[in-house]
Formats: sequence, structure tokens, C-alpha cells
Amino acid sequence: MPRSADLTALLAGPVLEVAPQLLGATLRHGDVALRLTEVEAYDGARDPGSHAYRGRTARNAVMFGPPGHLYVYFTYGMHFCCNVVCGPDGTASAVLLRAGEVVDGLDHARSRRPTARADRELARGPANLCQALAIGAAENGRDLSHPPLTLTPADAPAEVRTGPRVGLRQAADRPWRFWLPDEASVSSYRPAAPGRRTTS
DNA sequence: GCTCCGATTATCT
DNA sequence: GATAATCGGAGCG
Repeated sequence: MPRSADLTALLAGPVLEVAPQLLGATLRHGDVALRLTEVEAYDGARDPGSHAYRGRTARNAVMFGPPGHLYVYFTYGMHFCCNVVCGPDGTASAVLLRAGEVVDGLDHARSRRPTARADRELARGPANLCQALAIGAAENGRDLSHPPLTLTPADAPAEVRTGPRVGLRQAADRPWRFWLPDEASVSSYRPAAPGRRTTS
């Protein structure tokens, strides 16, 4: 088990190096823990797809803070998604946690995700992952090095796949999504919505 | 103020 | 494949 100093050192690196290294890591919130299988990198203020692209606001303030904290945002009027803030303090880069395999607290996770038909669906997709772990607005900005909310890195996995990020209209071409091959909890790729007005 | 629309998901055809 | 659900952030005037 790495100490918190190791976690901070790992997360302080460039986001494109940090993101693949988070695959296989264990994220725990209270009784439920999961092994991360799919993540996406958001490269701070330089990234048109990032919430930080237009500068610091009340919502994204946590992204601009020190690494090792959780950035939680609310979207589509009903879903929470969470990121691990990384990079040096002030860079606003973060890694979106898209999917994981529940490895502890299965009963709790199942009760929070009544529509999941199989255990592999419990934390498949960023909003489902937050729901399975009971992560909401109260967890925004929380330090990931102290219980009940902890992130424990694993050794870097042997094989990592990369591809375009999901659901973005901006910078949809950048291959900054990372996942573990042959993992049932990884969501299948869906191209970003075209976002064009009606034509005919 | 007011409008648009999103780092989504479940459900319907 | 298409779309409803549902609301707050961000842009504009």
C-alpha cells in the first residue's frame, strides 16, 4: 500500500502520464471499493474539452487546486461525475473516472444501482460509477488520501488501450481515453453527438 | 434576466 | 437509433 506521499507524487505528473497509471487503482468510499478500468484525461486550460478551458469559476475551482483531490460536477440535471485532480497546483488538469469493477461492498453498490442487471454494470459509465460509490456534491474537493474516501494506486497495467474521449463536441479527436482491454465494466465507445441543427 | 445545452442514462421503437 | 428526464453553469444583452 503506497503512502499518501506516493499518491501525491504520482498525481503531480502530467495528466497524460497520470491517466493511464490510474487504471487498476482502487477507489474506495466507505464500504464500497472499485478497481478503475476506464478513465479520460482533461488537460487543464489548454484543453477545449475541459471545464477549465474558459478559466476558473466557482464550479471548477477544485480543478485549479492541488492534486489528490476529487472534482465532482453535476450534469444533465440529474447526474454526478467525478475526476481526480492532478498535475501541479494551478494547472487545472484532471482525470475523469468513467468505469470500474466493484471489488468490495457489492451489496451496497447493488442497492444504489437498482437498474443494473449485472454486477459489471454497477459502475459502468461516469454517472453510474458515482452512484455506486455514493459520490455527490458533498464529496467535491475532498482529499483522496484519507478515509472514508481513498485512492490507492496499483502497479501500472501491462496493456492499456487508448481512443477518443466520449460525449465531447470539442476536441473530440484527441485520443485521451484510456481503458483496460477485456474488461466487462468498460463502456462501449459512442461517438460524440453531432450537435448540428436539422437538415434535410 | 434569459436561453442554450451539457465529460449521461434508461427506456422506447 | 432516438429521445425524455431535469437543472445549473456559462454566455449574451
